[in-house]
Amino acid sequence: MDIQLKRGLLDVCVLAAIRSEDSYGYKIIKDMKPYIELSESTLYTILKRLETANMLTVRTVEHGGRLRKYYHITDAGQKRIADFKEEWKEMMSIYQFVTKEDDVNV
Amino acid sequence: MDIQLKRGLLDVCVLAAIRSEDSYGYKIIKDMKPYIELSESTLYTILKRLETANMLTVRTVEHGGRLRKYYHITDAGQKRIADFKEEWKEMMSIYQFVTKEDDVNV
DNA sequence: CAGTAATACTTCGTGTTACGATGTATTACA
DNA sequence: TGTAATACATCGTAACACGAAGTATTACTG
Repeated sequence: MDIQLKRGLLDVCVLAAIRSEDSYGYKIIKDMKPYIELSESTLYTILKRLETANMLTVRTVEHGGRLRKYYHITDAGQKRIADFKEEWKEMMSIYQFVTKEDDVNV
Repeated sequence: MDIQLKRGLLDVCVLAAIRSEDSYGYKIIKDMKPYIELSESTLYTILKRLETANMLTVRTVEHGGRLRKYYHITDAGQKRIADFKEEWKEMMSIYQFVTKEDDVNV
């Protein structure tokens, strides 16, 4: 899949992955895999970006001797998803523009 | 509208704008405006990129004392649009993932 | 006729971003 | 003992959109 095309979806996808339940890096990648594949370096960049934007909070938990960072979505993060739904309507209209056939004067 | 979100659409939108009829820079911007707004610098960058990718050809025409560059879509350009339609299906599945409610065990 | 808007294309610099490469450290399994 | 899986982190890079600024002509407007 075209990198450019999925760019706008990544942030919102990560938020969606932690929406119903707090999650951590490795699990987020696994959960998203069927829909979008992204590398670890990309994910951690995104998580840091979303944290800076106050769309999620982080909590470090020890799990089997290893540290895990659990990410929790905030209200701002929920709002981001809601806003995305609105933006998607614009996306649909653009899609129509791109795919409409030449039926100018049928 | 989020810049990232429209990134993947821009190239294909420009191709769509010249699909039915050869067009030139200023006109392309005007035609796209109701759907997507983009600056001149962005458009000319895209046009050059699409030309390098052999998705369009250029022809310079004098028009009222001024030079105009008319852009013509190639077969590769047409194919790009067709491929986009396929990619859109993936986009839709990602959209589903993002917007699906928590109806795990309704 | 001077001034301004519109048309039309070009170049430069910058900030954002996705990602490959690489590294560290632990647990689990063969 | 070695390798895979888990888990997170950092660095450098290339692609990209865009604002700013520039050049040059035509069209209009007071």
